[in-house]
Amino acid sequence: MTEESQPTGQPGGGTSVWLRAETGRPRRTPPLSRDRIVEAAVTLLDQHGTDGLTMRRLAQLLDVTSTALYWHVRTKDDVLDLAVDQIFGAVRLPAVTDDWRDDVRTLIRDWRAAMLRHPWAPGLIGRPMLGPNVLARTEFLQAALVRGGFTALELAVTTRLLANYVIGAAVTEATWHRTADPQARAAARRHIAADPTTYPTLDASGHLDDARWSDDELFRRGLEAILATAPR
Amino acid sequence: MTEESQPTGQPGGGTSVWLRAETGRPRRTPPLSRDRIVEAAVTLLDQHGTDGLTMRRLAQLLDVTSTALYWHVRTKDDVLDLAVDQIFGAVRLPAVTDDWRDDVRTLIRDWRAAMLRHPWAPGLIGRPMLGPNVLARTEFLQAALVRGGFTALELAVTTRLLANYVIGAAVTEATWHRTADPQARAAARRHIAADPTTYPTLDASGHLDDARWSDDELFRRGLEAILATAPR
DNA sequence: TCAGCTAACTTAACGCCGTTAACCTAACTG
DNA sequence: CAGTTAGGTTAACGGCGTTAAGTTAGCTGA
Repeated sequence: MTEESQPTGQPGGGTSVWLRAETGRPRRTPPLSRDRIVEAAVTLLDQHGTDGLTMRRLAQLLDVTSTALYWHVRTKDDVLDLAVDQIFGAVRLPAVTDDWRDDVRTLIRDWRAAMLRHPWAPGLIGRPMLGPNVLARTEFLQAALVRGGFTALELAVTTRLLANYVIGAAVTEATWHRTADPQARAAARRHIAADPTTYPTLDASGHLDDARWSDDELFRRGLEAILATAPR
Repeated sequence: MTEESQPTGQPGGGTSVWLRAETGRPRRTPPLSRDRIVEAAVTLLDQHGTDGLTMRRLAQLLDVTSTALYWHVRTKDDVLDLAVDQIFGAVRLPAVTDDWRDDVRTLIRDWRAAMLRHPWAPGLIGRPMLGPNVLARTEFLQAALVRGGFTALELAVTTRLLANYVIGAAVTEATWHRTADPQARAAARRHIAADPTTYPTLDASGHLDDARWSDDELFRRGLEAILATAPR
């Protein structure tokens, strides 16, 4: 009941802090909220990957029992859905320029970057992806394409083409990077090199050599190829 | 001993089947093997999805205790890796024609079809993808592109472009179909329609309308757009 | 001022999970 | 026919997501 009675938080109040002392247990850190849960979940996912996120660990990080989380969130899947949408919300939409292609480039580049910054995210895209932040990005993308003069059908095709490309890239690249295990990589390389009869092209093209071209470079060029198919 | 004393084949071979009768407990169904485990795993995954596959359920389906599985397989992740590679092995590589574009079309179309036939598969592509069956498909793809006259860099770019496109498409389409919950879809549609200020283009383009164009049609046209970027 | 209400937690418990360790036994081997 | 071992079994551990019931802090209205 000394002056530092409330360690981190500040309960509201009419009376002076010094007088209120401690009634019951001190008002904990900022009270639990959906946002704080999601924030902590992202932290945990960044640090320990998908398997590292459990309701108990999440609760522990928030200094709360695991069951308390269920007041703010219905299931663990909710937490995952919110976490995925969150990382898209963290990246601001680019400004609209007078070059629709540049707008698309920026959006797609940032989109990929956001997923690679949180390598657990691509693996979770097996979920609805209907959060407001994801929808906002799709709106931006389609608006840019409309400015580019796409017809309705071209619009639908290209939206999917771009979205699927960036999602696929994020999935495969994140997977590859997360496979820290160099043994598995080396084994696959050896598997190819040891059998040049069944894998002649892979062997010759150095398909699994990381060093030849960077992921960034390859992705960028693929994106340019898609943009080059535009109407005119 | 006798000619059928294979390692993985059926048990003992010296005496005639009819004479061996049943010593001890009856020789159960074909003895457990890695292949039978993978086969059962795919069955379970097809029926109940990713969450429906547990080591205990898998064992039960094979009429065995769950711990017996660990004799043939190191972890559950092994089972998942094998299951993913399996569904690619189940689809035969197309024959090589004299039109490399047709070869690519067939391969990519079958690839996508295989994943959509097993909607749990796209969500598991967050794993190495270095199995022999997957590698064989990549070999086929690159060989076709080489026949198309791609340079080394173009080869690398286009391989990734195609692979990422088909993976992304499978992920998003499988997700969408698995989201049987029409409430979530309707909610998203309403979310868009209710706020035409923030989603003007999505609203106008009917982005979430299933009925406008089929997934098959949109995918096919996207693939053609990619193929149209080929060297000459 | 204080009874009562309710939002926001805690404690306790359930059933299922992946995995390890120890044991058993049928079938093959020398 | 004794010994070895491949291919299982039984038992158990700790951790998981989730539910149900109990508790308390702080507000509301008389």
